[in-house]
Amino acid sequence: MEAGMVSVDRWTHGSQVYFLTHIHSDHTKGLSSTWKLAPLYCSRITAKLFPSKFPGFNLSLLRIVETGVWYSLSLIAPSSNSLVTVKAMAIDAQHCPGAVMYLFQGEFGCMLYTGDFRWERTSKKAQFGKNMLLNALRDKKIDNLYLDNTYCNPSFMFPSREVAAQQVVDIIASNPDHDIIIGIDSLGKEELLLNISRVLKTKIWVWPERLQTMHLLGLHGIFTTKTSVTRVRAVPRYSFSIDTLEGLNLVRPTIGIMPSGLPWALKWVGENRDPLQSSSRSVSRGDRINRSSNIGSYSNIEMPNMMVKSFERYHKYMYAVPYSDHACFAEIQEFIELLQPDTIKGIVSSSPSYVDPHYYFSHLCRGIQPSCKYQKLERPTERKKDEELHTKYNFGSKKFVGAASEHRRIRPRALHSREGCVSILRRERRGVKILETDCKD
DNA sequence: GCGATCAGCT
DNA sequence: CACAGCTGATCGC
Repeated sequence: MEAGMVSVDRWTHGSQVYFLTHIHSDHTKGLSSTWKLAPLYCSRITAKLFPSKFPGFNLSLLRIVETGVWYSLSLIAPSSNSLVTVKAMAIDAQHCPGAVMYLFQGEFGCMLYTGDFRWERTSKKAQFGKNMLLNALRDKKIDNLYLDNTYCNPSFMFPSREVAAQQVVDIIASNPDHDIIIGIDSLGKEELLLNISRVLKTKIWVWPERLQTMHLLGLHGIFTTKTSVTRVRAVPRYSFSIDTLEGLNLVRPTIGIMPSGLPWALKWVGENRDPLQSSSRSVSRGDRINRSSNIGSYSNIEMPNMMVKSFERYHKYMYAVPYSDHACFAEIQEFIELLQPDTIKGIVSSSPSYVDPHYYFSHLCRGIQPSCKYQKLERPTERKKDEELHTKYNFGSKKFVGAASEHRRIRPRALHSREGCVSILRRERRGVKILETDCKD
C-alpha cells in the first residue's frame, strides 16, 4: 500500500482513513478532542470509551468495525490518482478491552498490523483469533507484518495471564490480614481483577474515573469506590511505590502487587545472570520451575506451565507478578511461525530491549534467505515497502538502526545493568492517590 | 485563558 | 530503561 492512504495508530495529516487499534495513550498520541481529519475506524468497545478519553470528539467520524468482517474502502491511490479498493478486517488482539489487530488486503498484497497483542498458547480466545485470521487469509500469506515487539527478546518469559492471576490470588489469600494495593492503568487488567473478585468473593476498590470505565465496559456490581467494603484496591500505577507502601504500613498492614511483564527480565538482568541459564536462587517466595535453555524450543506442554508460582517478593511490602498484556517471546515466535510473513517490522520503538524482530526471526520469514540473514539489518535503506503503510512506526527515524548494533548496545548496558533492578526499588513518590470519594455504584 | 507540546518522573 | 501513563512548565494563539 502506498503512502497517503491508510494510517494505523498515527494521527498526522496525509491519510484518507485512520485506524485505531486500542485506546491506550501511546497509540493515541496526536489524537485529541478536536481531531477531525478523516473517518476513524475502531472497535465497538474503543468507540464506547472514546467520549471519556476525548470529551467533545466528533463521534460521527467514528466507523465501528466488528471483528471477523471484511470492510471495503474505496480510496484514491495518490500515485495514479485512480480509485482502488482496500479491504480491512479487525481481529481481537486480547491486549486490553477493545484492542484489535487490523488485516489489510489489496493490490499491494496482505498486511497485518497487530497493535499490542497477547495470544496465549492456552487461550481459547486466542485460538479463535488464529482461526479467524487464517480463514481470512485463506491460502494467502502475510507480506508485511507490523508486530508488537514489546517483549521481542528471549529474556522475556512469563506464564499465561491465567497462571499469573492465580499467583495474585494466592498472594492475597495468604495475607488475609493485609490491605492489598494493585497497580493498574486507565484501561487493561480487568480480567485479573474479575478473577480476584470471583475467587476471593470480594469487591475491588477503584478510583472514580476507573469505575466509570468499568461501567462503560459493562462491569457492574464488582467494583466500588467505597474503601470500607473491601481490603483490595486497584490504584493508578503511577501512584504506586515502595514509599507509598511504607507510608500506608504506618497505618495498616498493606502489601502491593505489581502486575507486569517488564520487571522479570530486568530482575534477572539486574542480577547479571543469563536468564536462560540461571537457577532461581533469588526467588524468595514460590519456586521458579525449570526452563528450557534452548529459547527456540518450548514444547506445547512445557510452555503453559512455565514459571508457575514464580512471583517475586520485591520488597517487604511489594510483590511483582508476571501478568502481561503483551505477548512473551515464545508467543511472538509462535505467532510468526503461524503466519510466515514475508517481512516483519516492530511497532514498538521505545522498548529498552528493542531489536529488529528479524534478528531473532528472519529465518521464519519467507522474504529473507538464511544466507543473507542480517543483510537487511545492516542496510536500513531498503525501505521501499516499509514506507508504503503510514503507521505509527516511524520508518525514517534514526532510532531504528540495524538490529546487530542495537543488540550490542542494549544488552550490555540496559539489559545487563544492575541499576535497572535497583532503580525500581528506589522509586520515590510522595503519596498514593487514594481518593476517599464514595460514589454510587 | 486555552490547548498543544515537552521535560521530568515512575 | 518505562508495559502506559501523570504532572507541571512553557509556548503559541
